[in-house]
Amino acid sequence: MDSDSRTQEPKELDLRHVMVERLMHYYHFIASLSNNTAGDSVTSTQIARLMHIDDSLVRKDLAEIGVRGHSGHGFRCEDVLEAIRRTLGFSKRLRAVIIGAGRLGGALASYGSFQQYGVEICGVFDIAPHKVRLMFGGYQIQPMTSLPIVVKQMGVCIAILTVPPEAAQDAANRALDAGVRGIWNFSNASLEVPEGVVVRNEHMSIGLAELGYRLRRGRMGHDT
Amino acid sequence: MDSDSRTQEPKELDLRHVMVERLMHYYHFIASLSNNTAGDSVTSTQIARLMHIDDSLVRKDLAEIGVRGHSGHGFRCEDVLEAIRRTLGFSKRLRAVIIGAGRLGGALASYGSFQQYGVEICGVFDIAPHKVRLMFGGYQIQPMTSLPIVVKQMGVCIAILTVPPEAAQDAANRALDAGVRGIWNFSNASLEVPEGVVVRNEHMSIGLAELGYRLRRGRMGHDT
DNA sequence: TAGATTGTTAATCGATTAACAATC
DNA sequence: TAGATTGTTAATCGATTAACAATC
Repeated sequence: MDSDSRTQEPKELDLRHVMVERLMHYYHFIASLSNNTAGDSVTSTQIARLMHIDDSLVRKDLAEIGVRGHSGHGFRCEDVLEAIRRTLGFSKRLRAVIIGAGRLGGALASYGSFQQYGVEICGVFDIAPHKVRLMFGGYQIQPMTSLPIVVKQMGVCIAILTVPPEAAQDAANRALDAGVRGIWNFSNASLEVPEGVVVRNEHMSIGLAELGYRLRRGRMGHDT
Repeated sequence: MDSDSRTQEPKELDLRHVMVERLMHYYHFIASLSNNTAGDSVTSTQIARLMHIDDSLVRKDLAEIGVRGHSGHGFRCEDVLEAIRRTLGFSKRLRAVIIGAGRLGGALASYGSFQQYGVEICGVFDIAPHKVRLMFGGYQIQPMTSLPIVVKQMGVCIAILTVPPEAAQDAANRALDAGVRGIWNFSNASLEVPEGVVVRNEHMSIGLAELGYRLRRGRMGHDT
C-alpha cells in the first residue's frame, strides 16, 4: 500500500543485508560525485573501482532495483540516487529517540545526517535525574518517565540505545513497552526481544578487533 | 615469527572478514557466560542458538582455529576463549591515537574495553588550538603538531579518525606520514591511502539505513 | 561507423547446512 | 549402556565473476 511504483518494479524485493550495505555505498559515492565534479552520469566501472568490486555486480544490483542504464554512456546519477531512495524507503520518515545521554548519545544526537536517510531524532532520554532538562546536542534531556508519552504521541518507532550494558535490557524493555519496534543497540549487551522486533547491534569492538587482526598479520609493507 | 604455536595449529590461516566477526561474537558470548552462570563448558548448539546460526558452523569455526571439543560434553569455555585470543592476536598489544576531540572521540577515548582486545589508546589529538591541554575522557588533548613524535616514540600503529569528513583525508595523511599503518575511520569520507595501509570504515549511517529498511518493510507484527 | 558500456546468462567460487559415524 | 555431542564429509545454497551479444 505504500510500495511506490513510479518506475517499472513494484515487486517486493527482499534485499539481503549485504546488498543494502552496497546500495548505501553507491548512494554515498554517487551523491558526493554529483556534488563535486559530476558529469551527471556514472558508469558501473567507475563505481566498481571505487568500491573494489566487480563492475557486473554493480550492474546486477542496479538492475535489481530497477534502474536502467544507457548503453555506451552509463547510468544517470539522479536515476540511481532516486532508485536507491525508493528502494530503501528514505522518503518514509521514521522517528527515533536516543536513550542514554552520554558522550555517544551526544555524538549521535548532533549527528545531523540521519535526516538524509529518512530518520528523525525526536528526543533524548536519561534516567539520571540531574541530567534532566539539560540541553544536549540540540535536545533537552527528558526523564525516562516521559518516554511512553513521547513515543506514542510522536509515533516513534526506533530506540537508539547508548546506555551502559547493564542498563541496556531495561531500557530496551521500556522502549518496547512504549511501542517502539526497532532497536539500534550501541551498548554491547545482547538483548532479548520478542519476535518481530528488529534489532541492530553496533558492537564497536568488533570493528576494532577486525582492524587489529588485519594489522597484526599484515607483516609486509610495515615499518615504511 | 610470532605465530604462536602452543596448540596444534601454527598454520597461517587467513580468516575472512565474516569469520573474524563470528569469532568476536563467540568470544563475547562465552566471556559473559563464564562470568555469570557458567558451567565451564559450552556446546556448539548453545552458541549457535544464541547467534541464530547452525551448530555445525560453530564446530567448523572452532575446529579451524584449533580448539578440540569433548564428545558428549562440548567445549571448555577457557579453551575457546584462549584459542580466539590467540587467533585474533589479542596479546600482541597495538597502540592507537584518536584524532578529533569531539563527542565521538570522547566516547571512544573513555570506552575502556578496547584494552581487552589488545588495543591501547595512547593519546588524543585535535587541530583546534583552544582545545589543546584540556582534559578529555582521561587524556589531555594534544596539538596535531605533536602527532609525529608521539606516533614514533610510542610505536603507535592505529589512527582513529573522529574528525568531520572535510578534515578526514588531511588527518589520515598526517597520521600515515607519522608512521601509522591502520586507520579506523569514523568520518564518513572515503579515504585515499597507499597500498598496504589497512582501513576500516565505520560508516554509521549504513547501520541506521539498514535498520530503517528492515523496519519499513516489516509490515506484519507492527503496531502491537 | 567504431567505441563504450549495458543487461544478462552461464560458470565459478565460497560459505552454510545436513547428515552421520566416531567418541566420550 | 544410552544419550549427548563432536568432527568431518558431501550436498546445497547463494553470491560473485566472467563473458559476450545487444545497444546506443
